[in-house]
Amino acid sequence: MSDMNRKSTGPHRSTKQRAAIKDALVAARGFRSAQELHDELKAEGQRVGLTTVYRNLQALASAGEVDVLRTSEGEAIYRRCGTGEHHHHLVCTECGNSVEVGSEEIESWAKRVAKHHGFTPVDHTAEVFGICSGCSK
Amino acid sequence: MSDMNRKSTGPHRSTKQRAAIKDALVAARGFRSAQELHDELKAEGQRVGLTTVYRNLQALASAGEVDVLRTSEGEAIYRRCGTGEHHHHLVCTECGNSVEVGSEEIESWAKRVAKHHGFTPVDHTAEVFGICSGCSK
DNA sequence: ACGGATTTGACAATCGTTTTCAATAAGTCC
DNA sequence: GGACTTATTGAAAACGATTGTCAAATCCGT
Ligand SMILES: [Zn+2]
Ligand SMILES: [Zn+2]
Ligand SMILES: [Zn+2]
Ligand SMILES: [Zn+2]
Repeated sequence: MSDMNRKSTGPHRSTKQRAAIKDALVAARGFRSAQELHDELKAEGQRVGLTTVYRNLQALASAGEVDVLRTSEGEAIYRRCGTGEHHHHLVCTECGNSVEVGSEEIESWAKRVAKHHGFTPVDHTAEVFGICSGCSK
Repeated sequence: MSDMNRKSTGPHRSTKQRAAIKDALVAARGFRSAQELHDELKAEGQRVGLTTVYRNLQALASAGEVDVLRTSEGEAIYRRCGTGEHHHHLVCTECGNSVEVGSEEIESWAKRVAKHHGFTPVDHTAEVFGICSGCSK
């Protein structure tokens, strides 16, 4: 009952819904919006409320278990990545499939640019969007 | 050549509202959301409808006269940049001030990453967020 | 199984943005 | 200038994604 936790005050109980959401994200193997994930769960016979999908994706994201991006329309898309380490993505705009790309080149570029202009670096984005070989044929 | 095409679909009449919006963006010297710009116009005594601000920012953006980014919350922010050529940004998350950073390094990285995985490159994002020297005091 | 705290989910509310459509005003012709 | 045509404006309604509400369901330690 003490809260000597760190920044990530993760969930305390394990529920079927949370497991289903995690599984669906893993099976997706790419970026999905909350609504897409909800649709896929429904199609799969799982009954999980849309609100619950949003809440859990949120929790997973702030726990660092999933990555979040924004589409050019501003919609949040989530992905369960293979590594918890910082990385960037190559994303297919057609099917959401993506590749994780670590890049020391980008990291040093971001730091260099910030310092060169007297900024304290906080964050950076660097994602490549394209059409994957499967979708382009 | 592609720049000529973009401008052909531009607005046909010049209005006080459009001029006021452009001026406000220039004066801002950084990224602003549609609502922030609307507030600044109002504070300045200009009466421009919020809808008109949205519409003109949209038009300016698709004409290539302003750049658009998304905040981590998904809100669209706009900036009148000094150049029409492709570039990226270093943005202060406190005040919106930003620096344009051209980077052949990023361009080649994006192309290389896409090709290496069989993707047809479509677009890419690469922005650095931080606190500018003025805001970090 | 009991009981209390956590989690769920249907619904309402919110937020940024777009659409609608009647009123306004820019550009043109006289 | 004045009449005319039509792009543009703007208040309000509609919209889609996301968040808040809160009673009911569920998990879990005892
Ligand atoms: Zn694809
Ligand atoms: Zn990085
Ligand atoms: Zn600043
Ligand atoms: Zn670039």
